Order: sequence, then C-alpha cells, then structure tokens
Amino acid sequence: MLNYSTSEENYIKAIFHLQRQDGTVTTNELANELKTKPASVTDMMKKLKVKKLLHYQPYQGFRLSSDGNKVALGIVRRHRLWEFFLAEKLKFTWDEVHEVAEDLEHVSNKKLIDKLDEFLGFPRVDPHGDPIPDANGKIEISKKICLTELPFNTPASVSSVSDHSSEILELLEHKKITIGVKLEVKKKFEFDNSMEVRIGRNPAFTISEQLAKNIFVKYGS
Amino acid sequence: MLNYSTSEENYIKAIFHLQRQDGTVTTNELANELKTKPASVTDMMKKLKVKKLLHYQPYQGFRLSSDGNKVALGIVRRHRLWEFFLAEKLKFTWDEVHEVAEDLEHVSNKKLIDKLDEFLGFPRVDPHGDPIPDANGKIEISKKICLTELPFNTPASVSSVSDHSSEILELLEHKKITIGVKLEVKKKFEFDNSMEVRIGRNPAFTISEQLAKNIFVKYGS
DNA sequence: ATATTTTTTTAGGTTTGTCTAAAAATATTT
DNA sequence: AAATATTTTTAGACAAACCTAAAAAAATAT
Repeated sequence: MLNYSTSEENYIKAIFHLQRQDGTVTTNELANELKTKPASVTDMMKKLKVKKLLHYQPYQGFRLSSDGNKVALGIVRRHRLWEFFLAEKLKFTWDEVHEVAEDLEHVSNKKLIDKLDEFLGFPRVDPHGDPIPDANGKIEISKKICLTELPFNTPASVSSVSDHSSEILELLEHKKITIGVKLEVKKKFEFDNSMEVRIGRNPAFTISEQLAKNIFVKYGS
Repeated sequence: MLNYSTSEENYIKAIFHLQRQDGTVTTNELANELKTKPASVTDMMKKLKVKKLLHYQPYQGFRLSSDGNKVALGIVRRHRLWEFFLAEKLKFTWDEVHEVAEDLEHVSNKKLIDKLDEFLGFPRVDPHGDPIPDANGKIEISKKICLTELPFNTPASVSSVSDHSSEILELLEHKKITIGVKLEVKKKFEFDNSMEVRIGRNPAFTISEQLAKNIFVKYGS
C-alpha cells in the first residue's frame, strides 16, 4: 500500500467520517470539518481523484472509492489503537487521547501497528467504544441504538459515547457509566425527557435527555 | 518550548550528532548525513540561524546554540524512549527500532513523552546502550572506552555498541554479548588484532578487531 | 604568490499545501 | 422563469523545503 501525506490522510479520514452520516460529502462540510477554506478542499479533491481515492465530479460532492475506503480504515485503525494504548497503558484520560492520537496516527508503519495491536491484546473497541478495524481493515459494525430508543426493562450494554469531551467524561464517571456496563431503562418523564436508569441491582438514577442522546447501547448483556 | 517542523528537527539532530565528533559541522558533512544537497543545507542554516538555534557565519561551519542544544536533547530523548519501547514492549529487534523511531520522534507532545518515560520505568539507556536524556534534558555522559583500549584482566561492562546493523546484532547474539554484560580481555594477537574475551567464568572466546572496535565498555562491574 | 581544486553560497525553479478574490455553477426565492 | 443567494471552482499568490547550475570564497597545489 502506498504512502500518503499527513494532509491527504486528514482529508481522507474526514470524508470517511462525514460519509457515515450523509453518503456524499460537500466542499463546505469538509472545509468546516478541517478548519480550512473551500478552495483548498477543491484543490485536494482533484489530487485525491487523480490518485483514485475518491469519486468526484465538479459541483457534485464526493465519496471515497473502495481504495480510499481501505486507506481510511488503515488510518482509523492506527488512531484507535493509539487511543487505546494512551488510555490503557499511559493512563491518559478519555478526553485527552484523541488529540495525541491525531499525531500518532500518521506514523504508518504496518509492522509497528500490528505489533502494537498484539501488545495491546487485539482490542476490539477504543476507549470511547468505537470499533477498531483489524489488520485486514475489517471493522465490527454492531447494530447499536441510542439510549433514548431503548425500551423499558430491556437489558443492554453501553457500547459507545458520541461526545468525547472532558465534561461528559466527568458526568459519566460520577454516574459510573463506562463502556460495557449493563443497564436498563426504568422510567421516562415526558416533561423534560429525562429518564431513570438502573445498573445491575443498584438503585436507579436519573439522566438528562442531553446525556442519553450521547450514549449508545447494544441489546443483551 | 516552540515547535519545529520534521525537517528542522532532522537538521538539528544531525548537527547534534556530528558535533560530538568535530565540534563544528560543515555544509557537506550535513548534506551527506541527511542525503540532501549542499544548497538545501545552506537554506536551512539561514532559517535556523534566524530562529537562534545555531551559530553560523557564511563559510564558517555551524554549531548549535544553547537553545539548539536543548531542542536536540528533546528530540534525542523522544527517539531513544521510543526505541526502548519498541524493543522492550513490542519485541522489535535491535536493528529495526531506529527506523521506526525516526518517525515517532517527531510527535512532540511533552505529556506523551513524560508518561511514556514513566510507563517504561524511566530507562537510562536505549537498546544500543546510548543514554536517554531525562525530562529536563539532562544526559548521563559516562566515560566509556573502546574495547580495543581495555587493559588485560580488567573487569568492565558493555555499555554501548556503535554499529546498529542486523549483521552485528546476529554476531553479538551468537556470542552472547549484550548491553550490561561483564567481561575481561585475556589476550590479544598482534597478527590480526583479534582478542580473547571472557564473560564471567565461561571459557574465553575470540572476537575480531572489527567487532571490538564497535564495542564500548565502562570500567568496573 | 598564483593557479587550480574544492567547498559553499546565491540565483532561480519546482512541488505541496495553503490562502484571497473573482468567476462560474447551482439552489432558492419571488 | 427570472432574480437573488449560496456554493463551488478557478486564477493567481505565498511559504516551506527541496532541486540544478552558476558564482564566489576558501583551501590546496604548484
């Protein structure tokens, strides 16, 4: 596999993540995401098209090609493995890992990453619960739902949290909600959409709609 | 401390290492070391002079300033900590670590490096026996001598090896010579300058002049 | 001391990735 | 459907880091 510049990798990764929501990505979305100018995006899109990493016709938005997708999965793999390493081995807190991993992810030595993976015990999810692609780029897409959609009294386990800020981390730590924790929804209040949640046999507690919207769960234990 | 580009860091590091031998570094030496052209070196020297990282008058060669030295020690610290990590934790062999560390060393997040240092148990030397600067840039300069200079029957321990190739590694592994091993020189042969060396109470064995020249030792156990 | 060789610097050009300002294409209103 | 607004692209510049070829300075040889 060829090597790409840090800049190219950042564009590819951004398209990969924005695609998840949309399917196709626009110039402005990408400029906004990367804190750059639309003109710079157009320049880079032309380059990536020549390298066959994306499908792009002027004014039509863009989508990663299958080659582009493979490259993106490699970057995501590196990013999430480093995040896991930083949290697990170096004891960084949740909200600190992303920034450091942004730099480490661009060191693209296959042997390094595969040995790191092995050293870490082949983790399947990063500290936020997002899945880590394996050495072949295979990624577990678990059908997870938002906590707001979980029916009453249905066992589920927390699989990821979409906000990665230190503020949400503080709240989650206080409420002892971590990735993998099993919980059930006991009650919902129409007034403010807050809900009562119970972990194991402990007393139920309240969480706000705002928090619930950022928590994703898988059915079952 | 300010941030420098990968390219700037590579120049600073190269000057740091070449200075050890010479005191002052020339344009051609640096171009040769970095596999670049003399004209490119001159360009960069002007930039680094403006940034007050080195002393430089046209045609006079260059030396790092004290600021430049601090920056260099930071780079060397990162490089050697990553080398230690790669060898110790990821089980890379000796000759593989350098290349990977060349990339990792440019991720210059102070907290990352200090936490890595702690995780590794504050190692004092890298896998080749070269000293690792501490968080304040302090580096242990042990008075080590070449094995060819070691008098007969004088206990000494291997402190570093100057060649980092896989070929020398193979030979050293076969002869069970590793960093820290205690040995004595028992005999030398004028004919080819080969010598007999003994480790502990094991039978003495022969090593060539070529090998001895690359092994450095400290007096005592 | 002068001529020759070597080293270093300057001058000018290239590529990558960015930018601003203007033009062109597309979307939205009226 | 025409006018207006928004989005996207093009045109032209700029900085970083490199290059080649030529000029200048320093070192070496005669």
